[in-house]
Amino acid sequence: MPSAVKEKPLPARRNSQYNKKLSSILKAASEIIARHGFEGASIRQVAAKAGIGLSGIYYYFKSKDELLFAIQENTFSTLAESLEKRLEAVSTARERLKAVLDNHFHFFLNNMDDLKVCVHEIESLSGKYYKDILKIRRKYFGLVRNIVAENISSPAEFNDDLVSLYLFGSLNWIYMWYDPRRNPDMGVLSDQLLEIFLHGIKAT
Amino acid sequence: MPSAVKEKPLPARRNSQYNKKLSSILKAASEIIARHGFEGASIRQVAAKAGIGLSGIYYYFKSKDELLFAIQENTFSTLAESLEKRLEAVSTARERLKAVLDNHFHFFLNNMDDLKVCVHEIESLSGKYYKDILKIRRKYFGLVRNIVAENISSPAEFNDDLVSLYLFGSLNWIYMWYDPRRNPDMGVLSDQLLEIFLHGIKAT
DNA sequence: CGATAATTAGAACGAACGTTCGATAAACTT
DNA sequence: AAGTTTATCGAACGTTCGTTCTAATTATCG
Repeated sequence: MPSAVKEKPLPARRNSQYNKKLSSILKAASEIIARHGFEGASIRQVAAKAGIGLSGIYYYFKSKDELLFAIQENTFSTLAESLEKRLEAVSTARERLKAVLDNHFHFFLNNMDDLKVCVHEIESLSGKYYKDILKIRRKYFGLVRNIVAENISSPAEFNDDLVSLYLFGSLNWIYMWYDPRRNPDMGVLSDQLLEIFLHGIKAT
Repeated sequence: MPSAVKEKPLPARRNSQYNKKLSSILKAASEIIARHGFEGASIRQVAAKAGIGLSGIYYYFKSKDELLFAIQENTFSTLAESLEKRLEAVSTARERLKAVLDNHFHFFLNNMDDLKVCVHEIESLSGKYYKDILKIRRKYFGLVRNIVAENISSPAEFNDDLVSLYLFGSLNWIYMWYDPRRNPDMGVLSDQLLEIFLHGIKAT
């Protein structure tokens, strides 16, 4: 007879206080990790910024790794979801690629720390955490790659995989230099980069 | 009277053994830091890989920070020097931009760990180390930006600063995905990326 | 109110870190 | 061969880290 372990019913976590605190920890962790890197960030710093005790963190997350995983999963899911919503409103190949760029640029502007952590700390994950995030990334990448493919006029010359990787490079690098006070609006950047990838800087 | 401190004459470091060991430490450090990140890499790991005792590292470098600085300075100086040599052999704007891409791709292929450390661990430096590396990077960036500017046909539409940053994004991202066993030769990538930035994926 | 669960706080753990120090060996100079 | 520099080593220091444990507090609800 299987031991009749009493099933612990998931606590009613509609409790808004719980989710508020959880979100504030995620936000604090993003800031600290974005500034110091994952290995350089300490749970103590995160706890202090979130206004909680050190051990309090472990009530919400079972380890530092899980905390990083939660940031990346949360951020990447939101990014993908946001893109799919944008794609519903457009039809042409160019518009769809434009939606990819707009989505990425605007999401970045509103979630700089989160996106930096996602771009910069992929390899800080390991085991199941790494695999699960990789799966999400792959799905997002495939979505973008198909849209890139629609926009390639000579598939013999340009492979959609590689072109997508070049594009992701340009997109993922912006956290290294973009400063809203010195640089143009994200809309301008999005237009420019789209035009470059479609027609280059030599086109009329 | 100023105290007549005996000037320690720099030891004759033409000694090839010394430089051999120093290089092997730099190489080991690049590998470890590329794999674990700067904060995650330990001096003990570097020492083990270099075949030296833990404290032996401190005979060659005065701190972990200086070790990272040495890697970045060494790598970036070599990269810039290599580019200037390539530029002597070409004349047209297109050829000059091609030289930038060729240089970056081939240097990357032969120094993957070094370049990854340079791209990924800029912000792990601080103080004077950070400023000195920034100066080298700025010089290199300026060189590339001028070459990019030569290739822009409508300066009103495309700003050489931003285009260069997009380009650096594509270049600096390759360490995240390039696998010599699965991907085309660097020469192919260089040709492709040049064509994209000049004429786009929609050109004939 | 009283009981049960949800949440926080404080102290402590062992492990690993960067760095230092003094002793020691090897290499070079005279 | 003696003396001096160059290079290596092992042990140790103080600090910080991620994590755990137990006790205390707060909220929830019959």
